[in-house]
Amino acid sequence: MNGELSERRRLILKLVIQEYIDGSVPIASELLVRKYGLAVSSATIRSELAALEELGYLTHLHTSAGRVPTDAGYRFFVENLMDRTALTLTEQRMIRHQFHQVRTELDQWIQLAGAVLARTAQNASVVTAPRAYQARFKHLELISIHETTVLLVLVLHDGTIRQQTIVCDVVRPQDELSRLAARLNDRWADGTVERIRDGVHDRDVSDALEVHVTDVVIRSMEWFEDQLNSGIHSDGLMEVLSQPEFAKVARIRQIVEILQGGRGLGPLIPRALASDGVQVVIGGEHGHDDMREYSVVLTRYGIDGEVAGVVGVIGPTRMAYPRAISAVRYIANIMSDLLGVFYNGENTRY
Amino acid sequence: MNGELSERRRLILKLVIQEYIDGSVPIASELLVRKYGLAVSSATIRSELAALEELGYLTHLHTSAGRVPTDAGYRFFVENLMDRTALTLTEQRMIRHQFHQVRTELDQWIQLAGAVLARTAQNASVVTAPRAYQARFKHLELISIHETTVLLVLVLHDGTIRQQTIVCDVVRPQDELSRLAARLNDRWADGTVERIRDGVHDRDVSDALEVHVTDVVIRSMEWFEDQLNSGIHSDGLMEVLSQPEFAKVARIRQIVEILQGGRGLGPLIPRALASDGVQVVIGGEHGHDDMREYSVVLTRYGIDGEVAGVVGVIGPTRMAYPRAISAVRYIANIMSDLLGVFYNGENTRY
DNA sequence: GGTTGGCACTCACACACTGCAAGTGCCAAC
DNA sequence: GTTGGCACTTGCAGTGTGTGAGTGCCAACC
Repeated sequence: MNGELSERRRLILKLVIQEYIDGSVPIASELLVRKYGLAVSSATIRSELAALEELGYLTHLHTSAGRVPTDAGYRFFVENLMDRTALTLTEQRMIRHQFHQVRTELDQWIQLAGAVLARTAQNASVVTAPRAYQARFKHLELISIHETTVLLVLVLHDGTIRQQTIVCDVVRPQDELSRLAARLNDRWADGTVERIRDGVHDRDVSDALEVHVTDVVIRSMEWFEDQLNSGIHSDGLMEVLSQPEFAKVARIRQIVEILQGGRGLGPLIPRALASDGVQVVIGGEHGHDDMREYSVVLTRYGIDGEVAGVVGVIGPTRMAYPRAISAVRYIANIMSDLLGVFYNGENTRY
Repeated sequence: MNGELSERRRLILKLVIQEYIDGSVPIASELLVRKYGLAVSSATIRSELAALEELGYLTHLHTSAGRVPTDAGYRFFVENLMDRTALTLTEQRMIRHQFHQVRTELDQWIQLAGAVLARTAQNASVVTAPRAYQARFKHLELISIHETTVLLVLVLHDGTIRQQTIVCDVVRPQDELSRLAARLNDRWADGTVERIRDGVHDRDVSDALEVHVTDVVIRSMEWFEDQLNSGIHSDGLMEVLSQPEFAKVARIRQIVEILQGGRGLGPLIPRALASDGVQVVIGGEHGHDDMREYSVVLTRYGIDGEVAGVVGVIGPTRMAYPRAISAVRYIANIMSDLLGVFYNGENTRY
């Protein structure tokens, strides 16, 4: 995959792709010679370009148009050619600063990660909330809202919070609710759904509210486990629309649909959760027709064996891969660190 | 505002606007005569149209184009001409059914309201979460997550939940945390920010964690009151893009920016919160240049004096006002009912 | 064999031109 | 006040054309 190409061809391919990525205009032989002061004439470049086209790395739309990378070309670029850059220190500092300012709230991390990623990579971003691999009960609280209305707040082991309202048949004073909550917290501490479910059969519960609470908790936890792949937050529609690919209305509709519906994006999440490192899926590699003109750069973040989520960038195949990859990697590290604080209480103190 | 126009002119204006709303094509005199079998000739209609144009209710883009309503025309239509329809019973039943299925979770109501509204009115929708007029403390919980890491869950009177992580300098066992939480819950029950803030000065608190928790709670509640107008959820981008107005890319950008940034939308929320009934703001009436080509139909929902939010529809000025208004009104009623259950424990039981 | 200049060839794109269809505005007649 | 007739305006779709960018090929050269 590597020795196949002569040094010169590798260089030319790299230049073509880099130029195309930042100009979005098909690249001509003439331009390469002029702009990079190559020591050969444009005719030579033309024959090299023709060879690269023969190998499947480039195409052109019509005879008199410059070259454009194919999916295979981008793939080769990502794998073998591109410079592995990082974000500048200034950028890193600015990003860290922003995260520092919202340090305490999980939802805001997610939102911020999406916003920063979109701005940094100039494309749309995708973020899923960190999820434990398995729902584990942490805490529940029953709060009397108004006479027979009770608010159930369920905290899971990974910090997920779910709220539900329950309407009782009789008025329950707050201290009765608190006692029930304390009993259940004690009984279910760190329990999985299975354990809680099994516990129901082992004892004979007569209190209607307790039965109902148990039911709601079990259903919430089951629902949680079902939803592991969903809940994709996306941001940066405006940023991705600034890419020249979206000069046509049909194209805009397409990306909006992908981002909102999550169609075509869904299958990538479990894959990213299951792999290490940054995943890059380019155009046709999706095997999904709607995604043929889009690339996705995704990676997992979180704490091994405990909790994980996914952050990524989506945009046209003509994407600034080096930058997208470093941005995604950097944000994923930040998110992992933040979760580390949450889980293990490292670093920061008040 | 009403007696100014002859019966015939009112009819013609109404027909023009209705036709234009559902066809989005400028309306010709000929068409009106043919389609509605009017008893006069097209020349007569033409002179009436010219008169309506003179009065400022219609325009045309060039000599040989049909008539198009002006903002004033739409305004007159909404105020005096349109049929006050309601959603069909079938639609109402379907919508109620959907809400019934997610009855227990607040976030889902909001999301569903947005989705339903967008689909029903074929435009973008705007929903804000229900907020109490003033933040009132309801309950807080301190949960030991891991050694020195503590999760603070704050429940406000209107059901809003905020979570924050706190890192202590020393390890705090759960039962110590629970005792502290119980003490604070007792002390702050139903308190406003002012009361909590004043309480701080009245006593001498030495425990570092207690100081920190107090600080976080106060800041959260202040932040909450600051944020009353923000937190605008929007949905239905896809629906609004299906309107023919968005055949041009520039126009799409505009609506995306309005929906995401909330620019131009912000000022409307407090206005809607402060008024009764459905508010309709048409095009230039916004007094905001970016909004000159958009109309917004908004209304408050909630419980008087307790808690309120806003639901609405936004789309091009050529909007199906009767339908948008009835959809908004219907959804607002449903949301109010749901909140009623939450606050007063009416209706439903398990 | 690789490299080069020269040149014919191919398209996309911008531009102007044209004819057509849709509608209006006006007017004289009723 | 209403009507038919007619001139006039304008958008729009279709067509033709010139231009510029860039390739592919080839014969000559090193």
